[in-house]
Amino acid sequence: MTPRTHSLEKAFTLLTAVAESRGKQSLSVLAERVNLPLSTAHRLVSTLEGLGLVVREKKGHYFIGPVVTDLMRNISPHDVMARVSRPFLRDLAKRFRMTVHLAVYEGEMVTYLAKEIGGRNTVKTTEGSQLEAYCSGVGKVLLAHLPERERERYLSEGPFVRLTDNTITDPAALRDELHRIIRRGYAIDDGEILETLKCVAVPLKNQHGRTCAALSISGRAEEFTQTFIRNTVTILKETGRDMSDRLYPSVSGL
Amino acid sequence: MTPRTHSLEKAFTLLTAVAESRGKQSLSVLAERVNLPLSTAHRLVSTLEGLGLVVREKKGHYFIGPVVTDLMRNISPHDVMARVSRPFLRDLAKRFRMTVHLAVYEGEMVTYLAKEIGGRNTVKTTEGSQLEAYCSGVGKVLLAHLPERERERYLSEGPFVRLTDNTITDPAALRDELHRIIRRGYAIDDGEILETLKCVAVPLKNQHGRTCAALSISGRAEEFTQTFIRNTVTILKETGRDMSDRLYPSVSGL
DNA sequence: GCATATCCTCTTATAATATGAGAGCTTAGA
DNA sequence: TCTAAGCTCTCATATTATAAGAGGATATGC
Repeated sequence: MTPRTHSLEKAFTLLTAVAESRGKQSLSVLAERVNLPLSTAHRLVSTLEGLGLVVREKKGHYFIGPVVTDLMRNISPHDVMARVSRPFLRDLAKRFRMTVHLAVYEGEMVTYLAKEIGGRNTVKTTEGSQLEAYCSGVGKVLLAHLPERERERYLSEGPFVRLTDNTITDPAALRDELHRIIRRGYAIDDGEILETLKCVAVPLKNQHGRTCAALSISGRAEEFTQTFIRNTVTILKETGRDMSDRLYPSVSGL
Repeated sequence: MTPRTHSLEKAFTLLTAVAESRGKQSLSVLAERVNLPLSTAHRLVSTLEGLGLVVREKKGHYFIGPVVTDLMRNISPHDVMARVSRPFLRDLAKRFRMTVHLAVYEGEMVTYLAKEIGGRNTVKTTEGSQLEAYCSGVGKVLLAHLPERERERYLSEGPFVRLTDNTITDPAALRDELHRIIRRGYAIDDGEILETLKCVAVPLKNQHGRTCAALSISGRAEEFTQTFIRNTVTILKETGRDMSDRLYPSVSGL
């Protein structure tokens, strides 16, 4: 195994602490929080400050520096996510001979970041496009894991247009469905967009355990038996975990 | 002088290179670009990857990881900038007994991040508020340093409402004014908002030398003699440099 | 299908470098 | 003036990063 540069890890931990403190904690406090001797912490913040990753307002008030924002200049986190996820999606698509999607929630809509077609192309989504959230597997997963306040706002805004007999159009019913999704840990699109199309979707978590994306497999309705769903959910979750580990290593590592 | 943690500096340089490469360069190339032996670079990216600061799409394709975005969660870069700048503004305000502003360009408007009142409060700006760009000192500085394409778009869109006899309302005249501002390195608001109010403004640069904010001093028109302006510009520029050094240390340091 | 190149990973001896205890400084406030 | 909080510095020590080079994996070309 490749050895790690420990000072770098310490510095990052400290940087995270600085970010979280938002100017409210002195170096001594920060040092204690991340279990570093004060003098070490001091050396590290000085270095970070020299790099512009940390700025000091005045004694006892540290902030993440503007240089951090700058690192992201010209970079689309969505694009990065899509690229890194692609091989995982491709695997799933090939294995199930079905269509796999990766999506995020943005502005009350679902944005599809990546799509891999394993069998017939039954779904007419395109990468980068946005669709309503209330009627798809990924959409419902993402809604379910929204902070309560935002979820309720979504529910109160509607309207939820009926696309098939199975579409959930009643806010209360949708709320129940979302709760069920949280409990079960996955969502089913039971032909809610098209009678002939079903799908199962699971959440992807970031390092804080917050849902940041959703992963789904869609196929012809008749293939979605109970056993199929059970197996698929297991595999999806596994893959989801692998993807999270790749994108947000702190979840499991160290 | 506090000693620096060199491995951290190397790692940051490498991280910057990764960010700039946007997935287009292999580790060997990146290592060369930042003058690191391949094996060292390898150890460092592995560590960075373990922290989620770098993700690998596949061999030879590295990206900044989503964790970087996450560091900025709940943090307003503007707020940080304002806080760090405050002491500098306060100094200037006290020294000149005039009003000092820090502002950025955003969505074709100028956002005032910080205001410090040294003498009489002659200007009715408030922190966080937005104003038109074409008629103020900071506004013109920021417009002048826009990329040409954006600047031309601004000029073509108008309208530039006349507020006083001195307001520049003709796009061509405004274009000339902006060129002059680039040449001179500072802007004058020659009573373009209020007859009785003048101001001088200078740009603030980030580590890449790009103008990212503007700093101004405003006062009663009769105080703005040629000599006063000359002196003020010198001092403003000096302060601006100090502020940049604080916010973007790479400008001068290392 | 083989050859070649590219890119990455690992091992290891060596020395550089980070480490952290503690002492001392600076500043703000009482 | 005194106190305390917060920061900075020094320095002996050994941990730790270092980088050359060899080897492995994967892609590219013929």
